[in-house]
Amino acid sequence: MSGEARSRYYITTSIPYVNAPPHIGHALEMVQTDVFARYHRLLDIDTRFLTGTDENSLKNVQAAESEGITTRELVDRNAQGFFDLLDLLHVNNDDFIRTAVDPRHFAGAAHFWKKLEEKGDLYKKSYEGLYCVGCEQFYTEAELVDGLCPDHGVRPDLIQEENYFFRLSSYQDELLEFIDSGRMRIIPESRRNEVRSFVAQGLDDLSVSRSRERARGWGVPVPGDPDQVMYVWVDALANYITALGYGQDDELYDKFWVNSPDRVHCIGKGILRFHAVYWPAMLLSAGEPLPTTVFVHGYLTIAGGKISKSLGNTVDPVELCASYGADAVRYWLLREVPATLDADYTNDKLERRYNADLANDLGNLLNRTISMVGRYRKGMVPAVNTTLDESKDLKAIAEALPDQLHEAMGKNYDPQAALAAINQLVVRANRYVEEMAPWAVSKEERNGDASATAKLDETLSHLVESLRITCHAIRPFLPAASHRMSEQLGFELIDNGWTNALKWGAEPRVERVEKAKPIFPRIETEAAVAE
RNA sequence: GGCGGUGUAGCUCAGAGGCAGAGCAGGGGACUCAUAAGCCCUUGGCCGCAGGUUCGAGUCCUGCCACCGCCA
Repeated sequence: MSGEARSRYYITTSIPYVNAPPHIGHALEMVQTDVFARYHRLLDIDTRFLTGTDENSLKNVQAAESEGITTRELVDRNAQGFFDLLDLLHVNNDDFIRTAVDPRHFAGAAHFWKKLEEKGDLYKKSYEGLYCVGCEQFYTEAELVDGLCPDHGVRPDLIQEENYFFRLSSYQDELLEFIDSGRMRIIPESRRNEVRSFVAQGLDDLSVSRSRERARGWGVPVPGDPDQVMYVWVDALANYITALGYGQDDELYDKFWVNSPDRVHCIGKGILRFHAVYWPAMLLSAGEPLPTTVFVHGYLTIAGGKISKSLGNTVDPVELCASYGADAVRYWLLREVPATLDADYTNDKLERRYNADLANDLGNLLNRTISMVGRYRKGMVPAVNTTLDESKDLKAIAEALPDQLHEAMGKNYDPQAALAAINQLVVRANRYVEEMAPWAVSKEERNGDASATAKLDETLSHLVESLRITCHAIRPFLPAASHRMSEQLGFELIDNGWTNALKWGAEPRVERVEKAKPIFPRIETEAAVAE
């Protein structure tokens, strides 16, 4: 370890409402964030990955009432579902915050509020508006469809009460500067443009509290005003810093927020404005640094339809993991879903993608290679140079991979491109097997052809080396499969030196392989989960 | 209503003045190391519609249609 401080990387998921169990869209965000976090950890960057649950919503109060249980009971039960899903998906988060339960969150949110107040950005005003509890936001008449909430199709409540307002309107110019300069990067560009035009046409002040009465006492109390609780979005957004001990533990907060070169929020397109306008404006008011990157993913549909509990077409990610395993689910989410666009899920698509890329291409390549090394060389992997044209071609593809990986992941936040690049190497290696036809060369060798020995050695060593690199390359995406691969290739994955391990010929080389056993068994039957 | 995006093979998409492409799915073949996988060959096209510019238009221009996003 060098004496110099390692670079840092802080990434968060959005924190979902817990009024219902998690669906596959939550799984997408968890897995995407996990992959970015794992990638940066493997680069030896000091990484912190936060996720959690948003529990202070009025929705939860209402859901609990309709179930006849306390709000606390409801959020406890449902938060557990999100917590458990992380493990099932092999998501390696460092922290999990619950906004209705964690004392650090209440303390931090109160501190944040006081900062806005000290800045003079909060004022009280009587307000009347149409409020959709499902959305937790006010609508104007014009925004409604036939008088109903466009998202939920329910009639919004007419609310009149005194609320605190935040002077969002003061921050238009500063926000534009952050967006235009790229100091706050919004991915993809189309979302950045949306935010920009929204900010550019002028901002209204924002209602940031609710009457305690209407909130049934649920939520984070407004400091110094027992009749009001914070608007759920204010405390929810603050989770990204309260989890770091904002206002209480300066060391962690300074390390991963103030002094981290990357502060990344991974969110869905529906909550872009909260993350790229309201949250940064409040941070400006509080005098704290803004996120450096807001990564916006799309939505998943199920068999062509919107995910909807009432339609009964939710795909339970817990069931998916049980049916297919975390690797298959992760692979589909990362390889087939364009990171920032919508995509449609069906079991058939997952099965096809899994069979084609993982079982047939990668799994079979590993299996046939290890089998041949066992059969022709008793498991010992020869160490030889690259002399044949086919080998040179294979090696060139493998040597191009690290740059493609870094371009896709570090720069473009594009796991799909990264996995496509890895698959290119696998496909080339399978073709290499056919070109070299080791079974035929082995026959020549047995017939006493001396040149055949060198050719077979080179073939097997180049296949194993390609697989060793592939094994490392898939680590952020498919950690469990990477581990299984490394076992069969006879080496141990370690936490450091990943960048070097991706290079052709990196030490330690694979000297002896273990027994071949399929790491991605083909899916032969269609599990009827989404049909 | 305003701004923006998309429309190309059954499916997912690339191509942005010069012979219409890739992957998957479908069909055929040779092979045997392998998970009946892999490899090779191959069927499949009103490039949304109509007009225009050009020697030449998925590509540029105009209009229209459809879908999507953001805003009102």
